Amino acid sequence: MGLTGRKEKILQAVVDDYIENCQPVSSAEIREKHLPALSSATIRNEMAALEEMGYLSQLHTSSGRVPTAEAYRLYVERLMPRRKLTRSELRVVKRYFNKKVTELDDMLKSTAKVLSEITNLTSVAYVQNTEDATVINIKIVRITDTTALIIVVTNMGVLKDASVHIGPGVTDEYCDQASRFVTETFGGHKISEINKPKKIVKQVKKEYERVFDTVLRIFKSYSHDEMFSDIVLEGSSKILEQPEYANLQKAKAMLEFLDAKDELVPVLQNSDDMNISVKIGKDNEIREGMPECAIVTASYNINGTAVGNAGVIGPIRMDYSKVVSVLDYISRTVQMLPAGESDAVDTDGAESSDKDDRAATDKVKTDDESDIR
Amino acid sequence: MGLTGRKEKILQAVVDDYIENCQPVSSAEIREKHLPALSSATIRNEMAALEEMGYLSQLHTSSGRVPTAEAYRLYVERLMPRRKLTRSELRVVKRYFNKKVTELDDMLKSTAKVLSEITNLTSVAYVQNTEDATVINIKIVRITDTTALIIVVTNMGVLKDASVHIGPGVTDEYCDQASRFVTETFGGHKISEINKPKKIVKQVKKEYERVFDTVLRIFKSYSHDEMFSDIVLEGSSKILEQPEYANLQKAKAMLEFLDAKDELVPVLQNSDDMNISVKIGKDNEIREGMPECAIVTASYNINGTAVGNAGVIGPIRMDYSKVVSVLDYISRTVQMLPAGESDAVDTDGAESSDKDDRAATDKVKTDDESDIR
DNA sequence: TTTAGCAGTCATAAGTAATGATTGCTAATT
DNA sequence: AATTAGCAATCATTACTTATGACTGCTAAA
Repeated sequence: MGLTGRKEKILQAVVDDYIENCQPVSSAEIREKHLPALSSATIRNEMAALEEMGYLSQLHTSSGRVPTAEAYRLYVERLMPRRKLTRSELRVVKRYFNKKVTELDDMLKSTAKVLSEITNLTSVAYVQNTEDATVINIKIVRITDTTALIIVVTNMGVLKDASVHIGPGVTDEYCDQASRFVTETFGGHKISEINKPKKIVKQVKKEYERVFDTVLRIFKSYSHDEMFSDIVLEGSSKILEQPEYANLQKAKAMLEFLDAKDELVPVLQNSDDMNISVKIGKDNEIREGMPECAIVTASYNINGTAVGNAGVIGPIRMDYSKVVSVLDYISRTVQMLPAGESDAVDTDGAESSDKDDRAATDKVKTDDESDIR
Repeated sequence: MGLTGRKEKILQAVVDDYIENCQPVSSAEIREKHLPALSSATIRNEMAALEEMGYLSQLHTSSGRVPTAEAYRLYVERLMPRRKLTRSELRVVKRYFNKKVTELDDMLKSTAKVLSEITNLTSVAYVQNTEDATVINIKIVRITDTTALIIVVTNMGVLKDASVHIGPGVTDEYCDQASRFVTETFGGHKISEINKPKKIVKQVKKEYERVFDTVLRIFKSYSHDEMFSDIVLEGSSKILEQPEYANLQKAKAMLEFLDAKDELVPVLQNSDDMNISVKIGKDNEIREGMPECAIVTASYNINGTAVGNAGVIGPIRMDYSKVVSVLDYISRTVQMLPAGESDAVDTDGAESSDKDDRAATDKVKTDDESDIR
């Protein structure tokens, strides 16, 4: 005995309304705004049934009803309207992706900023495990008389570089030789492999020792535990705009959670190859003390390989419809940017439209396991 | 008729007490905890005088008294105890500065983290206006068949690098030539100079156009307005631990202020060459909507040149004694780190000691203009 | 000068009552 | 059999009132 069409309509109305107003919604309200054909009593009965089924709940006997996490999952999966971006939203996206030099780093920042600005939620963007990258080449460039810069080139692009102090008399020749030496040693290997303690043959010629150590240290800095990750957070203050965090306790919990950037990564991880993932509920995934919230993330690719994730974090009651649309659009935009360059963005495929063209979405997948207690 | 010794003692007691408890302090309390020799009535009289002089204020007739911003300034300047770091604090500092690759970037992060962890306040660290840097050399390194990396070397170190997509068939020779060309064009000039619109001779050979544009874009990204600055914030959630921001309104104002990282920079700017600066009050410096707070910053140098600032932001009632000590110690520690390297930290000159050895401080300077209005 | 003592002030907490939104249930209606 | 009107019951929220108690300022004595 699943959801009849009418129950579905009512549930959808409740969720829509609650997302908008963050107020328990009453039968009368539904009738007025969404289903004037029915009487409030009928709606009341249906709502009681929906409550029985676990989709709605009420705080006390005489309050309106509020959607449960389960209801939101259903909503995201089947009920929510699929929107296209409005003209002004598109404008914001263009503004951000047009002007900056699109180094990976800046792209992260831009992505996070746009997301936060448009959705009015806290957003995150980060580059995912670079430990899987394979070393192609290591360049060493003389900078001053005593220092050189080390550049690690991998199949995933240029990783962070670091400068070494080598001592007086650094010549271009020395750099070239050192370069060749370390490239020979590490070239073709995955970073994770190199980081395995016993792997490396410690037959280093004395004169390259310094360089060698630094290179190792660079690799180390990409290992999981060290992951002082390149994670960008934007709009953490936005969290306080959400009524569900009006309570100082909750606000604090949430902000602390966001502050611990490193520990945030696993939660954002976009489990499978789904483009967009929606996680709803308390104790999302692994994290223990995680405050009740919802996390919507999109993984994005550059040149075919998955490089990172971006997403938003907010209360369970968030405008999924908008968030998913924006995330989807931005992830497509980013993928179209030629790597390491900054030409104008010309993606389209979205036009001003506030119509509700509801449709079953096939792209979005909800995490069903995520709500277990 | 300045402050008599006794008035000073009482004021100091009030500030100390208020910093600790964040409760209006009463005459009786002062008597019990700090000056048992006097009666509460005497203290009451003195406090009335201090109020008259503008150092104390009370919320209503029958409440205890609270220090004014003026009192804090005096406190920082003359009254506060000069502490040394405790052993556990030293341990935290060492932990952070020992292990990381000390690229400027990581150093910023470490500094901010330590500061926040020890002081339990929100901390900030950033690299200051690189626009003043003079270009020494521009290196272009071939990365793949189609892209190259551009490295700008200045007297302040290596600035951000960016990759250019040049097109198929990038050779080392081409890079060398391009390198020489752009170095010739920009070498010896300040970045701010280069950024002046009309300055550049637009006689660029066709084949270097791409490189040339990218280099210009790099410089642009260091200009004041573009300043997507490399500013690191840590522990923004700490702000909510402070009772003065228990009010959601204020908390939000503060967090928004912190969120707008770019606009934060001018406020943090350490006006003159003072090592440590303390700014207290509302409408600190330029910023308009700035919430009431105090900002303590230290500028730090590497190889003799000022490279950045680090500091903490918190309520006016903060533990200045601790903050100043920590900031001073860390700034000294950082300066001892060889630039671009990561050897063990061995700074000392601080030992466990919780004694109050008060002394007039000569290093600290307060900003007297900051409280106008 | 210092101090004891007391009246006056005012924020905070606690307790009480009124309000009103909304439901569940029952009985009438379609 | 499904829908609806009507009404009593529930309970958060708000406003109002009163009590409590922490301080101070002031006066007069030490």
